[in-house]
Amino acid sequence: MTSRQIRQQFLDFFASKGHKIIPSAPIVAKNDPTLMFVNSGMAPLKDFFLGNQTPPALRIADTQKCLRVTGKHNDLEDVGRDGYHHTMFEMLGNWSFGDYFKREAIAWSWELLTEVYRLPKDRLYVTVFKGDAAENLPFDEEARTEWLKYVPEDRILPFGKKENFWEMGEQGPCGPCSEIHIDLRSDAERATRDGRELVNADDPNVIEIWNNVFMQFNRRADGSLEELPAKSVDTGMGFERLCRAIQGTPSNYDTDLWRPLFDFLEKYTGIRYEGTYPGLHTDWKMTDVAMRVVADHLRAVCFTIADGELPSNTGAGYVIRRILRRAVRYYYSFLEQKEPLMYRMAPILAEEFADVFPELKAQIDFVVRVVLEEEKAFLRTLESGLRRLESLEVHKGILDGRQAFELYDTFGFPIDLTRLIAREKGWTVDEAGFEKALQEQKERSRKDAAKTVGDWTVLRDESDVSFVGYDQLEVDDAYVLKYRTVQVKGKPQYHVVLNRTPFYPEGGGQVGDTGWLYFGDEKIQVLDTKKENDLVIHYVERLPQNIEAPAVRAQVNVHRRRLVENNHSATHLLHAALRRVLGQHVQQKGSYLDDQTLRFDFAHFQKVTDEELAQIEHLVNEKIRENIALEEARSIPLEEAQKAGAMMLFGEKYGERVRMITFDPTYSRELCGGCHVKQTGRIGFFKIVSEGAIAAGVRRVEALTADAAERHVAALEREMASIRALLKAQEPARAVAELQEENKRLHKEIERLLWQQASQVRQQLRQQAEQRNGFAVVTAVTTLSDTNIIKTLASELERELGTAVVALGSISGEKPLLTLRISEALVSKYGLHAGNIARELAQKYLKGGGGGQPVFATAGGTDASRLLEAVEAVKGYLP
RNA sequence: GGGGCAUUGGCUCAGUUGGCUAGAGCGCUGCGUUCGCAUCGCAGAGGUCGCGGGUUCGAGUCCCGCAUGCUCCA
Repeated sequence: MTSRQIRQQFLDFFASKGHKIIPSAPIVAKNDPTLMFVNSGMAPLKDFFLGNQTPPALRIADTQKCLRVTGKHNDLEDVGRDGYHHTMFEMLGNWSFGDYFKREAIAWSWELLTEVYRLPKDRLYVTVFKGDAAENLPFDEEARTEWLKYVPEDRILPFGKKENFWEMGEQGPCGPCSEIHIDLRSDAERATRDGRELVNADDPNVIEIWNNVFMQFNRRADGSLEELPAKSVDTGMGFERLCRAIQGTPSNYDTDLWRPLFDFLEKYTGIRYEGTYPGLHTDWKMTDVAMRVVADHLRAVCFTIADGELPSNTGAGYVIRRILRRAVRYYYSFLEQKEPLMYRMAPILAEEFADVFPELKAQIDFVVRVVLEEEKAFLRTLESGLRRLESLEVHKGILDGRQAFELYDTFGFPIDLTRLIAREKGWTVDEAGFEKALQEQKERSRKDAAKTVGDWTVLRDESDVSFVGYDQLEVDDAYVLKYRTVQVKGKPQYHVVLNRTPFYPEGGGQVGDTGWLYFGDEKIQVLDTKKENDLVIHYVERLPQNIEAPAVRAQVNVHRRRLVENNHSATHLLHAALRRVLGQHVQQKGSYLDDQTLRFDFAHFQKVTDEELAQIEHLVNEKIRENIALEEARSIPLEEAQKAGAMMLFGEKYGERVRMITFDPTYSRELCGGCHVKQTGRIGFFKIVSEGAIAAGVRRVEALTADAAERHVAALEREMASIRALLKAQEPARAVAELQEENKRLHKEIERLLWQQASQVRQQLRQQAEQRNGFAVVTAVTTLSDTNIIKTLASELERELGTAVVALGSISGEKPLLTLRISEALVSKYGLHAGNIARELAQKYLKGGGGGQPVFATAGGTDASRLLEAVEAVKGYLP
């Protein structure tokens, strides 16, 4: 059975049991501050369990893209070393929201595994929750009873809270779970040891494949548990493991899911993949580990980029960069590949997953480009790190830990490569010193990030929060549901949640609203509005006295909101214009808009030319002048919007019902939750102010609308007018070019004259030279002022006179300058030192200081009155 | 969000504790060598040392701020 069939059968099976099949949510977690990436099938459905949103159906099932880089048994550094850990993986899941419970969940999981997939029953074990006295939780008798219908008693194993009780967080839904484990050992091994002993014992061949969570309790803030009225089921089955179990391969990596990637690697590198593992095979190959790392990380990187998260130096983007770089490190060190490689593999992956996750194939050119650039950048970093490492001074064969850390921390050179090279050179690395520096760095960051989130004070326990800001900018009958204080760097922030609000929370690139809340006579400023798990949070300047006021008036800053709307609608018009002018490959990669400006990032591979920009700007302005009326479909089924041709974004999670914003059905139609003008005419005027690159394959356009655009143009005109006035020219550009030319010519002319003057002075001084003890001495105060010329003059004189001492005084501005040159021969013969002489003279006569080399020195000061004396005094130092 | 590092001709980089006339290689221009090209030789152009303050007699070099890039950590 192929992996495609296995996946499809899962979905078909649950569809036949009345489940609605939903597409995978994007792998990048948005809207959830506690999570960067979706790490389980359940994560995108959290709001349904918390009651913040209604699920599209009571029974749903899907395969979800997941990414795990940290966790108790899954450190990024371990991936590739064994056969069952991955960064990116698929999780199959079926859910019941207050619908079926243990009986059906258990029956169906057994049916699917044994009858559809035909896994041997005698290799399956199940676990149930054995209860916990301290928590006052009973043995999960119900699950055991259900299992007894299919599984003999001795294969139903009880486990405690750690393995078999699941909680979403410190509060909220939780409950016992029941896992299905499979014993994949050979018959011979099975004969020697009972599989029951190996369940939950970290044996690579006796593994959990399916977890069924039965949510039946709610954990309250005080830690107590209450029985939920509507009980739910949440299940998750690791797809890669399931494929391994069904296909009977020695590890996940030997299934057909990975074969095409290994085929490519074998062909490209000429190294055979042998499927060995450290710890399992005595003759294991590092090349095998490296190939698994590359193949695994490729999947993580490609799918995440396709979902809109680009490699960067911060946040989720940084995690992606780290994963990609780990892969590069492995192929660079162990597969002997010194050129970009993974970008060639991305299309293979896209083809493999074209039917399940089409978003990758749809954007493959873009993904390839980004991966290539990122690989190139890191290979450059490696090269320069190597050079730096080569030039380090190493004492007693121990590479200083701080130096190793500096290479890593400042120059991004991986510590394991440092170790590898150190070993080749016969050095050891001071690991303790490295570790200490790393811990210090972590401590610094943690300390900074420290913010204490106070508990919510709940005034009314209602979960129904409504946003009315599309239609109203003011409500006068709201009340506070809850509030809290958050300490950020010692400064308090106050958060307030209302039952109804006209305030738009930051999202979809649009800034949050500001405005005011009136608690009776008390007026509180709203500084910002943000969303957390579908909860609208008002950031206020302070908490009111009367926070329990029954009727709070909430008023959005209307003027600001209107400007934001202008920019948001203009962004839609711009998006459509870009696609018309540049082509359909233009995909939104991000946007930001507030009351001042708008920014729009999109996939495009070349610079947008000035002509194209002009065309785009013109098209948008044309649409503004057409004064198109907004068509808003506030809640229509997703399929209907798709049929209508609405633009959807990759990496965006859409619900069952969506909001569709149209400005002329033949021009712009997007799914969007933001705020818009009623007529495009309101935008007034659209002006692009900049275009540039922000990442590989991503361009950014910044533009202004309405008053801001007008002000911008007016400022440009004023500036132009003043330039024209100054130049008194019709063609300022040409006039400036001519001026620059002229200026350059004059500069050269002045320099030429100065040198001419200097050369006259030189001839004069040469004649004035005194002879003593077989060398020439020149002492003089000149009227030259350019220090460079004087320095040159001194050295030329010295050269012309053969063996000589040249001491020149000059005045630059108000300040005296002494330049002293002594021939090398005199320096070595008499031990003269120009620097020391200059310093002493400057201190004595000039109220200053000086210094330099034995043969050449300069000195200066603040008092020029005794300059001549100083120059003459040089003679006192000479033999 | 918090650290570290970097920013010097078109490109890649040197520039010791502040003081030799800001350099090197590649590239560019011209001339020569050559039937021509590559090569080689000679000559030359090209730099507000990221920006703004400060310390100093003197700052590419030290201090502060800003910008941009790289990098590590959260």
